[in-house]
Order: sequence, then C-alpha cells, then structure tokens
Amino acid sequence: MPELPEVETVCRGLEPVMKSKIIDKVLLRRKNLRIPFPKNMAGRLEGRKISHLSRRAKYILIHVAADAHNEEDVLVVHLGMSGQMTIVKNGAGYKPLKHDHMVISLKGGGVVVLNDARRFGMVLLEKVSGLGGHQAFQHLGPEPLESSFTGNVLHHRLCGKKANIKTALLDQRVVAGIGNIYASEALFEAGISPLASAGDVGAKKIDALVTSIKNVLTCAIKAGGSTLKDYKQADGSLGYFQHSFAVYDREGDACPRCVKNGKKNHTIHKIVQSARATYYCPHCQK
DNA sequence: AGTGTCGCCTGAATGC
DNA sequence: TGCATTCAGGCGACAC
Repeated sequence: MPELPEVETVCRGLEPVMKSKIIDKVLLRRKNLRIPFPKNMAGRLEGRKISHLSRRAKYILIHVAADAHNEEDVLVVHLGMSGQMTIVKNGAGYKPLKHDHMVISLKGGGVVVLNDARRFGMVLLEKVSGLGGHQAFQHLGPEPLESSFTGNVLHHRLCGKKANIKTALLDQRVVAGIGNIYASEALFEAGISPLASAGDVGAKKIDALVTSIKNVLTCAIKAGGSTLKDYKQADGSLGYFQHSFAVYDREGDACPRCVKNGKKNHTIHKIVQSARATYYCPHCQK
C-alpha cells in the first residue's frame, strides 16, 4: 500500500533501529527486484555506519556516513506495491520467509528485512551528491507537506494540462508521493470532480485541493504513527496500518458529506481513469 | 511533448 | 474442494 504516509511511517519505524548502527552483513537472496540490485552492494555497505534515515516522495533513504574511503552514500528503497520492511525481533534466530529478498544485519543484533512478493520494488545505492541527478529523482515534483507547496505552485504545475486531475495527481513529476488512494481522498475532501481537466480547475479550488492533500496525508501519517506506538509492530512489519478512507474502496456506500447534508441517497461511485480505479461522489464533487 | 495503455509479478478474493 | 479469472495502493516502456 505504500504511498507517502506509509513510507514516512516505515522511515520513522526503522530510524530507531538503524540510526547510528554499523552495517554488519547485507544478504541478497536473489539478483533483482524490478531492476538488478546495485553492483557489489554488500561489499560497499558492510562495515559502514548509518547516519540517519529520511524520505523523498515514496523512497526510503538510508544515509550511510562518509568514511576514510567513501563519501556519504544513500541506500534507496522503493517498496513498489507490495514491499514491506520488517524489524526482526529475534535477529539471531532469523529464518528467511518466502519473498524475503534483502536482509540487513546490524552490529548489536538488529536485523531488517525487505520482503516484496510482487517484486515491483527497487533498491539503489548512490552517492548522496549524485542522488538529485539520478533518473529516479531528477524529475520528481515538490514534496506536498513542505510549506513551500502552495495552491499557487500546484496551479502553475497543472497549467495547460489536459489530463483529468486525478491522473495528474498521480504523476510524480507534478507532486511527489501521492498514490491512488490519497488522490481520490484529497479530491473528495476538496469537492473537486476527478474528471475535471487538470488545467481547467480554478485557483480557488486548487487552493482547497492543496489544503486537502496536506490534510489527508498528515492524518494518515498520524494514524501510522499511532500504529507504531500502540501496537509496537506486533509482527515487526512496518507501514501497513489500519486507516479508514472516506471514499477509497467504498463503492456503493453512502457519501459521508451528502449524508451530513441530509441527502442519504447519494453513493460513492467507482470509475476507471488511466487504468486505475477512482472513487468519488458525483453529487458533491463538481 | 503530452497522454493513454500495457506489463512486470504474486497472492487474495471471487466465480463456477 | 479445486481450478480459472480478476484485481491490487507503482511505475516505466511504449505507441500514438
């Protein structure tokens, strides 16, 4: 499920386990995910210290500190559709499960595993200085939770676009980190039809949309954070938390906003746009 | 250049 | 119960 909030939650869950630890062993249990694992990945990482973790768009960035022989590197993990990072509780007793593809053992006993059944994920290892120029990063749009991401900014980025606004929100070059769920959720909250041409939506509605994007993402991160805190990763896996959505996967349900306005008979519809499911209320999203 | 469709994989849910 | 079909939250390659 990983969109921006889930990836953020994974980063926050991993940080206390990985930060300031020395990488002891990196085990790759196959050659590739969607793309090959980086050349000599284990050799380039083992013995080095993790300085901190961060996130850009839907990418987890594990920063590896510079040392006598290397400048700072970044181990980049993208979870694709089905990827999961797991903190193994009893590292010494770790037995690989099906689809465990990458196992990072830390000095002191911590073990972190990347499991990805569908293998749509990817792992990169890049110098931090070259990261911004890497093809995965160079065209990424702004981070939606930065204060510099405003209605004005989004309005400019959508200007002239003929594609429907739902599809445009999924374009990582327009804005980074929004996936299929939160695109539907944000448009619903802002009361904007997913069918509208992106370039035709007025400035005022785009302002509302930016507010809604920030709101749905922030609420989801909050839900993820409380999962970390409350459940303490019952199974050690990170990022897949229970969260209820207003419209996503609610085809046929009563529209919550219309119900609030006393109109009980308006329901959530499901349509397909650019081969992806979209959920919305035709009555209150114009 | 901008836009829409397809396929990469496996597993879960559904239908017969 | 078993087997086939459909669908999934990402993203890049490709065709137009």
